[in-house]
Amino acid sequence: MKFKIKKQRKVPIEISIEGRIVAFDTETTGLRFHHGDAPFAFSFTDYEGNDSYIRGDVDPFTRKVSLSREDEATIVEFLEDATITKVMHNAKFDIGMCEQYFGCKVKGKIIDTMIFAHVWDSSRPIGLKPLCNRVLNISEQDQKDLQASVVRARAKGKKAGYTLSSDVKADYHLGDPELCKQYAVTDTQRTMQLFWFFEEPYNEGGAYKELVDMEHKVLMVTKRMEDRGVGIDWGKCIELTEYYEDTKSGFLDLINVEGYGDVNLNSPKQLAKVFYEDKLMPPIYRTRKSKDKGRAKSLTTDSKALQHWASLGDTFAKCIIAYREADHQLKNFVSVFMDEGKKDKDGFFTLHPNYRTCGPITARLSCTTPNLMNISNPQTRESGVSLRARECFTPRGENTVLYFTDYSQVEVWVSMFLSKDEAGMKALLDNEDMHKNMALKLWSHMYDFSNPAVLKKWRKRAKFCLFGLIYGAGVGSIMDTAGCGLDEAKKIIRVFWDTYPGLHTYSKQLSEEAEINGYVTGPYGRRYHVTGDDSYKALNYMIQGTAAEVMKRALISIDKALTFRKPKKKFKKAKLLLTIHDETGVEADKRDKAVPKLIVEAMSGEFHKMLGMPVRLKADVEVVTTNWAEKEKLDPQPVLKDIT
DNA sequence: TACTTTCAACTG
DNA sequence: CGGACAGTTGAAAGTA
Repeated sequence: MKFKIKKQRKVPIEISIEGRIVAFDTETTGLRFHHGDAPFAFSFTDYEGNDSYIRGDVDPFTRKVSLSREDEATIVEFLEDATITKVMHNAKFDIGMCEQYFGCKVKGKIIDTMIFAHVWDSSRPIGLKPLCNRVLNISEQDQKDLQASVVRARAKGKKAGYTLSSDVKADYHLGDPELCKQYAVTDTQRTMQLFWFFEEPYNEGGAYKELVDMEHKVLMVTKRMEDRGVGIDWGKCIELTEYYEDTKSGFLDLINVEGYGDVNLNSPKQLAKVFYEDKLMPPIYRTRKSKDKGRAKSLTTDSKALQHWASLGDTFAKCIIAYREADHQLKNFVSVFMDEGKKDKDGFFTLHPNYRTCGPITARLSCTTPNLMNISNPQTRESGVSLRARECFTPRGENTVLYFTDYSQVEVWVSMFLSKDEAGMKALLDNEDMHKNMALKLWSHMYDFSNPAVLKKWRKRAKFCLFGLIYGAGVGSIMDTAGCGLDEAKKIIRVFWDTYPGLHTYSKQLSEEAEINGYVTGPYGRRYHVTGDDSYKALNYMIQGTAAEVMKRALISIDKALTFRKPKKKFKKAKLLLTIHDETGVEADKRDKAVPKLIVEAMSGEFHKMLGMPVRLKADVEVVTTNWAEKEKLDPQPVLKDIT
């Protein structure tokens, strides 16, 4: 082994009791380790600051990596040494790369400095270079030097017929080897220095340590979900591809007939010209979000505007809506599934998404390649039966089902109990339909609510208004969601705050607190940083963030319950597969009847105690036997003993 | 050419 | 002064 520690640094660190602590990083030929990209350089920095570096060769035509047998053995020995604590920045990436390439299992304690940084302050950049530049004042020059050299090498390589990536960062193997080494080793130096930087607050214990530890558990839970992947029905993907291609070409023909064959339907600019300049439609503006605050309001050609024009009899608008819908399902979902998926060890076509645990500032999870969290959900829509992407998701195996379990109104429960709003808490505990009641209060004198369809529509608007107010909406957006004028919107806001005065007071308190401190602190001790003029966001951060804390702990708990449980021999082990903010997905043998209850037990947990609730959070189970679009309520639902 | 911004789509 | 929150992705258009 090349790693030596000359003398132990004063180590009051609780993280490593024995063995060594080594920062580790890889340079790779790309980001997609499921699809052939591989690590070609490996750097190490030990706790004393001693560096090591190993580099293999990359064939510039095939992009295949080759390592000497000794080097490979050294690296695998390091990775599999359970006594070595491995410190990484974005650990899931490097572990995934190595496990895929070497076919080994990384052992030993994993420490991710990205987690330390994100828990410290989720509102600031946590990429290794900018982070170290900020907190450790380390220059980013090494990366600039390497990148400049890579750009030059790429220009030459293009002529030579090399296989290039569209991303300069994925072609680091082409750059000057000395610069690459310098860069790689500096990265593990950075990582180790970050570790030194954060170990003090960590060792002080308290909420920071608890959160960092919890996040490391979530990291490994998400890694296991990613490794398992979710099953995709290839035949269904083919079917939907044909379906959407047909839809697209059908509407393109119609558009040709209408005389707009030359317009690029993906270009908002060209569409704006057609509708506002040629057809002289009255202006419809984009709803401005706070991000766009400084910008001038702009004309929109989004589906809502098109819908309006379609309702006035505009055929072109009607066609664009249908075309875009089909195009979106194809481009963003179906074809992504086909490109990203691969056969798993049992021969099932499977998607392996990438969960980010250090993404959203509210400390929710996010998801990429593909983003499982924004796949169309026809069940929540009034129309839109053609949004069929979920049909591609399917249980793997004959006796297999998927359980989707979602919290019932977590954000509302969290809002009312964090704010201690008397009316809200009572309504929830009495199991009242608060959105319906609000709809009656606001609009029953205007509409016939004995008609269920009418009631449903306005109940939904009331619900949207409540969420709007939690998110900090102003009169303008309330006008949009309620579809009313200024005075009516003002009245709605007044009625809401009169109904939930505790929530209103709480929101104002949080905003003040945010303005004074620059952050607010959630019940699990996490700080949500709120900058200057954005103090109205504090309430939302608190609620969204607290719901996320609950879900992360629930995921750990489900994973643990399923991992350590021994099902009967004929059943394969139930496994946690995915999560979508307030929802979890588990794959299990349908004959294994105990699974739903385990999930619900884990999700209901004892979170209510932390949130000041007298009863547990409620979660409902749905079951999928065919595909995700055909979820059905599980009957009967598991029953839990109430704990107080 | 390569990188960034804008817009539109979808989710909770 | 008054703001709908948090995301990911792809295509077009703008900029260096």
